[in-house]
Amino acid sequence: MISPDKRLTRILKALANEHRLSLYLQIWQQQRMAVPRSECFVSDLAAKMKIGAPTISHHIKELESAGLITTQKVGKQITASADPETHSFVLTQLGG
Amino acid sequence: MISPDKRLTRILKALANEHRLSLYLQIWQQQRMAVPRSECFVSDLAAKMKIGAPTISHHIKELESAGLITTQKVGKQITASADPETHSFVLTQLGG
DNA sequence: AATACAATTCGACAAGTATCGAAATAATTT
DNA sequence: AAATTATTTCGATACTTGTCGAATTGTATT
Repeated sequence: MISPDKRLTRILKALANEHRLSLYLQIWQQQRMAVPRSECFVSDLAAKMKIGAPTISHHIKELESAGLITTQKVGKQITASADPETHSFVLTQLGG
Repeated sequence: MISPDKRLTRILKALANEHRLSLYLQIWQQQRMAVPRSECFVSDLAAKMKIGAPTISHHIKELESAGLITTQKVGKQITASADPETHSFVLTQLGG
């Protein structure tokens, strides 16, 4: 059992980068307003950014291992979902 | 005018460190539940942490320049207050 | 099976960061 | 004025991190 503060630090570290934050917010927001169950393809998000594929891969893995997102393989691409529990954990800890 | 995403990244970077997060949360929470106007002395917070004074000074400055806190000099010590606008900016941007 | 496409792994490297000790500055107390 | 206490500044150092190019793996299409 990791302490809440340790967990929160881990999550904030994952979000504290322009590109990872952008990836995460797009995943989260799309999921928020999504009509029924629209999958979020990482390659689509990546296409709009100016960083290479290896870097995207690295960033996605960091978001994942911080518990912010989960990924699923769909054909040759991967889709991502934001974990709502982690999201609300952050808001709660920050003193909402 | 800085973009909201840039601003949020800046703030999250400031929070993405165990010690800075601890400092900030103590300042924020103490201010939240404070009865009238209890000042928050940085030296008191620092006393409970196992890092040196120069490092504390550096961290406080980062929280300040990210807009998370403001500081006031009171005698030889400094007190800190959390900026509520910045706090609610974070919650809003993260999709509260 | 051969090609194409998406993603990953593997070094490598530059840039950034957390921390410290020593010295300096600021403000209070004796 | 001397001593004390809180904070800051300055370098230095070890560590972390974002990024890349090249090569690899996985999956689908032809």
